[in-house]
Amino acid sequence: MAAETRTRILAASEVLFRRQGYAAVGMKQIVSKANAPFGSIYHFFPGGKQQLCAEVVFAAGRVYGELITTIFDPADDMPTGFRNFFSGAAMVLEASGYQDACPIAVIALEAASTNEPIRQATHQVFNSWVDLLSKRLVQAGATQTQATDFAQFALATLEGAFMLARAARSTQPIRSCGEFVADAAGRLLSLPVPDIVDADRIDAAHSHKEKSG
Amino acid sequence: MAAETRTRILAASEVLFRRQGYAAVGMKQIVSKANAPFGSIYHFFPGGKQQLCAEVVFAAGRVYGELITTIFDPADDMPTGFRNFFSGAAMVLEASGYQDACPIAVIALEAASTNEPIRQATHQVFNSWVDLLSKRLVQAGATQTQATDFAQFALATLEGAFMLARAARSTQPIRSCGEFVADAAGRLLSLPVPDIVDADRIDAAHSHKEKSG
DNA sequence: TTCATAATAGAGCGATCTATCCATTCATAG
DNA sequence: CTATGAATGGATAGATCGCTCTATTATGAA
Repeated sequence: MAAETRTRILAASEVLFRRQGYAAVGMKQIVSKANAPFGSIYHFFPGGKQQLCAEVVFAAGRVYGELITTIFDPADDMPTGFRNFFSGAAMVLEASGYQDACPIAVIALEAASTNEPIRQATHQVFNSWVDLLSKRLVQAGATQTQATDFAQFALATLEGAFMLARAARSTQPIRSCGEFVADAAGRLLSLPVPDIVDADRIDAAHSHKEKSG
Repeated sequence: MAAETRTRILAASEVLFRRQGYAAVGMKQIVSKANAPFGSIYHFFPGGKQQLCAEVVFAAGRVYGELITTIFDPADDMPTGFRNFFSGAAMVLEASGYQDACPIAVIALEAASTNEPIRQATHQVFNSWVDLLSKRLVQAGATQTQATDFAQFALATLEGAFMLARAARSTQPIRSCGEFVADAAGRLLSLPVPDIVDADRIDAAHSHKEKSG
């Protein structure tokens, strides 16, 4: 009966933070949803709301990291993996009444400028997801740089699609964006970019830096 | 001295909601930042915090709609416009200490499941931005469907890039994602997709609907 | 059994929240 | 000038916030 309470508190917090964000969730609301005594929340999380939120972020990071494996492992290729990931996310979102999208997105935006420890936690989790995806892209033939950039792009597009989908109460943005990402993945992996284009990119980046610095 | 107070309250709210979200901002904090008397906030916004936030959302929608015009009008082509939009956003974000990204993103995520009027407001504003972009894409040669889908994809990627950039305190995700969007825009507009590929897409979409419906 | 510790249960603190209310001041129209 | 309504300046209500504190109960080792 002991550690289960801690788990219930964590699970309830995960749901509430995901749906409402950080500031809008109260400690009493958490213990109420968790069917836990109020005293237990500070017994198990002496760091208070901030510690609780940080643990939720890291836990969600692990769970969704495993989800990447679950979805991409059986996929025939990376584009199919991306397509399935986006359409799976769309199904979950719709089934939850447009509540359950990314578990840390609201937290990340809220905390970015106001809560440094939580900002760092979300940053670490985003990075871990990018790493997991980019390893698979490297295995599928991309260079390390290509893979990291593309994984980040795919994650960003998914997060933005979640935002538009929840605002619209429609899964259409997620499915549509999934197509764009899947197509781009197909091009990245099947058509290595000619050297001349890469050189142009590098020149452009350099001239940017010369201007700003 | 009259209507200026209302404007100051609106401007201060815009900054605070953008950086901290909805729930974390207090009415006292707003009047303090606006150098306005507390009584005035309910005089000008009898609907309270919710009305204030909704007006902020719509006002930001107009301002950023004009920004789209400002950035894309002088650009030689749509890919350049997207590139400039993303890199301009990166500069603003960095200059503000990674505080000022999308003015309604945090609000949209927070309100999506808890505040229906504000959810609808963010939905309308997102749609208005997609419309503005898609009109330009149609003018550049895309079909209406292509244009709407691509504009939505570009906006989603920007919003997600903002999220990753604020969490990382780096503009790299925005610049990198801007390249992906610009490249995709170039492909959309310069290489009309062969009919056979379009047919494949339509078939795939139909089979999707047959499965889910 | 005995004893220490883990966990539960909740009262209550000071602060803050949104919002209401009212007295006062100001600008302006007649 | 007076009269009127807009705007200001705050006190305050009533609820809730995160969190602390103490008391009690359950658990497991010696």
